[in-house]
Amino acid sequence: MSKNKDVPGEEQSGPLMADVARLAGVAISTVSRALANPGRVNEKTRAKIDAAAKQLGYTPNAMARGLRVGKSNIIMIILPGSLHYGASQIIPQVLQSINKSLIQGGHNLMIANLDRDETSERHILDLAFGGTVRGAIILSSKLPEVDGRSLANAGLPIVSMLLDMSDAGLPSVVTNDREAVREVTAELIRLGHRRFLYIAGPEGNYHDVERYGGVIEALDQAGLPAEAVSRSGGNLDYQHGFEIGIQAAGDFARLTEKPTAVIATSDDMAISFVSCVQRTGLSIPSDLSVVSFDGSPVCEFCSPPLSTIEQPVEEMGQAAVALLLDAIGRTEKELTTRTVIRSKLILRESMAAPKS
Amino acid sequence: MSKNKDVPGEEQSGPLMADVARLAGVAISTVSRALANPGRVNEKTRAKIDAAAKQLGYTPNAMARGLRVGKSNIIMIILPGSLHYGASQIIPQVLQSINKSLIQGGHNLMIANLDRDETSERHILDLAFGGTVRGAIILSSKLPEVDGRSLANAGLPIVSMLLDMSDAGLPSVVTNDREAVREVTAELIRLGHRRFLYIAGPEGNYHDVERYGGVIEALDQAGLPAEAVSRSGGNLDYQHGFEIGIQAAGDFARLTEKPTAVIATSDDMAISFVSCVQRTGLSIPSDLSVVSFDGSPVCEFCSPPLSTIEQPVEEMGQAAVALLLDAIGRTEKELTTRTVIRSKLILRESMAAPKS
DNA sequence: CGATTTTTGGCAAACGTTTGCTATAAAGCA
DNA sequence: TGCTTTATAGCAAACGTTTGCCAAAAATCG
Repeated sequence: MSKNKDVPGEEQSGPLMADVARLAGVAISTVSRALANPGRVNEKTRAKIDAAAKQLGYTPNAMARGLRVGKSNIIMIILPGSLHYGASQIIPQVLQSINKSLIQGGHNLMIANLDRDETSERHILDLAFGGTVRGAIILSSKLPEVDGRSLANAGLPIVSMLLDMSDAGLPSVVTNDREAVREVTAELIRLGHRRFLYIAGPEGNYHDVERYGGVIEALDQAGLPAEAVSRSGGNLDYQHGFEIGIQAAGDFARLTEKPTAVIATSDDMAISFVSCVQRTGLSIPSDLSVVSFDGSPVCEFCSPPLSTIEQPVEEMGQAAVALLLDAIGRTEKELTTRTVIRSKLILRESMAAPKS
Repeated sequence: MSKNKDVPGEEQSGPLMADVARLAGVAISTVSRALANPGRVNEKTRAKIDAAAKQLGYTPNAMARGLRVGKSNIIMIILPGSLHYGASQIIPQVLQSINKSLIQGGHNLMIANLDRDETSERHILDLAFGGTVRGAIILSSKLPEVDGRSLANAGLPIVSMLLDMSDAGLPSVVTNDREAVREVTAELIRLGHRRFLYIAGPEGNYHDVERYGGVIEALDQAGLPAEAVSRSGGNLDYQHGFEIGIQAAGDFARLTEKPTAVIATSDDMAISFVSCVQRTGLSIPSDLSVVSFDGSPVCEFCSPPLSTIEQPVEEMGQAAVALLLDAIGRTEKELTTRTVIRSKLILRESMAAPKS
């Protein structure tokens, strides 16, 4: 009850609501209402209580409150594997943006990294079913699920980000991958390019499907055949962008009919690809145009500066949080929406008309 | 008590320990002991209880447990400002490493980003004093403190990482900044360099003091005067590495006696510096050697590939978690330690002997 | 076979809040 | 003034665990 227990070795437990109540000369329940409810308590009493709380340095115990009201204010973010990529800041930016938005609404962000192992999944499910978290933002296409329990049945609001999972019933915030790639491909065609190399992420992945689809659509619209584009990559995850780019450089070297433009699905791929290809004596953009996806700041300082499609990560994070908080607020079944935020092409020297 | 409340609109609350007990035909307390304590309950009963729990998909409520035992299993990480830098993956790597280590010990990671504003600080203090978190890892030199409450008095174990705060009584995990820079400077001197440009982070910052100190020590040991090195930067945070590098390129252009080697205190700085300086016609490393700090993967793909001092982030994270968990385990006052993990110089083409 | 020790299971009291309900005080009205 | 209505404060029961303590049962021993 009192600030310091009698037992000297005890854990420091801090002042309790009871202490505040005693100091202010009111009942505990009044303190509770004064600190939370708006108009439920007389202004004078409230002032007295506020003063007492401040004097004692009182901080309400989050777990006790959480237990009582049956909710926490913690949101977890489920990430696909690694947090760190080659040079991309996508994930950190997402975290930053989400955390910022969450804190404004009085929520907290917990990281629940989704490695491929069962331990991790079980961990995430414990968080969900154990009432630790109130909602989830997921950046992976795979919902954790292990022996009977699935995140889908945890009764938690979930929103997907970066990947469109509205088919699976999750409200999703994505960028216009397909359209953006279509447009940049069209631009390359307009510049005179007729043969392309597409550097893929993991095959079948949402981003890959969309972005490659964008390329094909652009070719189609220009009356070019689908064979105008060669594919490289497809077996590694986006986290291994540098390796993918290196492999792609190898693939490029082996092609008999050389493409004059390269569309990489991540900046990391483009960076290592360019590095390798320049070493073989090729010059960019005169021999080869390059454009990639993500909008990593470092692209500006590459030689030559790389054109890139910037993902609106900040806005996507905000939107995801807004959606989630909204779903938490309402009691009805959340309606599955799909929010698209347009990405932005940043044109730099790596794109030019082909030589001949 | 039962899986679904009678009231239809109620929150889904999941099976309770009481449900498991009923199904297994034992008392609640026995279930609790069966699931947690090792040898306190008969093997046969335990099996029965485990089966019942599995059948119901029971997950213990973390807040109830936390309230009862007076501890949470959440660790917060306090970051200095932005999560995303230019191309550096230091912070993401730290997060990843810490999260991984924590999960192994059954803990969770919560992000508590330390912006410079009071809201953020109050938030962090609420987390600490409200019993939400059990410990903290801090990557900032500034302990949150606002109207009376200070993180230092929260009774929480705290360990500092990257920055040495053992003076302030915090166990710290750092790398050998000073020594590493001293050695690389010595190497540059050995190569024949006699005039240097040092690109600084925020002045007075631990890293800056240490790294600059390393340069001076090396000069001293070689019998060179401290004037052999010019300083650039000092007013911006490490997050703005690219800008610092650009400014440094401007400073460099204005120097009458040109240095032949540049020591940048982050890869970001080196990258933008190199980019700018190359545009003025200078060639690296023949005109100018460059080395920087961090070990960003992207350095390998710069032209020329950049030498960099790799921070052992993974190990530092592990060490920090080990220290923290240790402090949580013991009841005695934590002893302030300083753990140094050696960084590793990665030599690449950006360093060579000066021309003349 | 009775007495003593050890194992095992159950009761009930915490943990620190919130909140439904009730009691009191204040205010409005005739 | 006496009655009804409204604002305000307090009591006590939750929330779902863990755990000290005691009782019953089982095992050990003389």
